Amino acid sequence: MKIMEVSEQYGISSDTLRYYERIGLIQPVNRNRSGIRDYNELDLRRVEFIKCMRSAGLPVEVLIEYVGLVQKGDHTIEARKEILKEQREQLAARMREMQKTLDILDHKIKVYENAVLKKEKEIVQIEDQVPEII
Amino acid sequence: MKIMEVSEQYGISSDTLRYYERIGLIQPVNRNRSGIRDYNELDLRRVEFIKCMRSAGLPVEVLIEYVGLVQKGDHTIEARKEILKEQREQLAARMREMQKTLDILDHKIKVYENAVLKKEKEIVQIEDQVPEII
DNA sequence: CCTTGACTTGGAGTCGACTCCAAGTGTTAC
DNA sequence: GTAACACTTGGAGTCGACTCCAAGTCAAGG
Repeated sequence: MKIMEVSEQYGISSDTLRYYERIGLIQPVNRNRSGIRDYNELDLRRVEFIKCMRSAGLPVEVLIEYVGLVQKGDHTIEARKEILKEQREQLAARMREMQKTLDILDHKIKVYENAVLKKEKEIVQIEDQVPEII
Repeated sequence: MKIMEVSEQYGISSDTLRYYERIGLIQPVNRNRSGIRDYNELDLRRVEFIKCMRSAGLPVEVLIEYVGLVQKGDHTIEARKEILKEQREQLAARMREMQKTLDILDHKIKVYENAVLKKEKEIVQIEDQVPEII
């Protein structure tokens, strides 16, 4: 599979795919006789994994370290596990933050919906209005 | 409350607080006679709101627009509601992505844990194979 | 009175993560 | 065979969001 096809299939620009390879985020992809990248099954799974991790905000630097350990073989399994556990916790923490924000947004949207309803009914009463923060 | 105290209370550098005010992300804060910012209750709640929204990744640009609408008065309520709804959906979508990644991380961590266990078992087996020395 | 230190401003610099570009080679379509 | 296009490389440019800096003002302590 050529880089352009991979790019289309995963929604990652070929510039980015080459960039990922350059910085060691994706293991070197096989080339054909003319030096053109030819992604195999394994390469595609790697691309998908990286795409997934990046979409959740795992830093490129950490992923480079992880990929490097994978290439070094089985004796790095423990270290890899620790990286994943650390990142898992940070991700969960970010999600908790986001859940808080989501709750606040939902609350504010409800307040605005009430405000609009009141306006429509033309029964806006000062004492019923929730004081606005922002 | 002075900028340094606000900075400490919310974990936002005073540089960032001034930056937020400059770009219109936070409404202009009152100053004392010598021109120094003096944050009141309302200012603090605004800072907290922005901190919360930013921590969830809402873009500065969108928040500027929102804050601008708030300043324009009640006739912008509908528009504000739409912004919040849009951002709420995008946030929920990001969280769904992250949940997928979290699941994959959990799975991989489990796999690594098994791998480590197996290795230990193998070592035990090897140890078992070692001929007894009395 | 002088130093220390927090504050002010506008503007420049940094950082992570791409994204684009120029120059050159290879491949395909007519 | 030649135009059009995909690929290569290294390096420069961009973007969002800060973060730092220089130069200056001002209030309080010794």
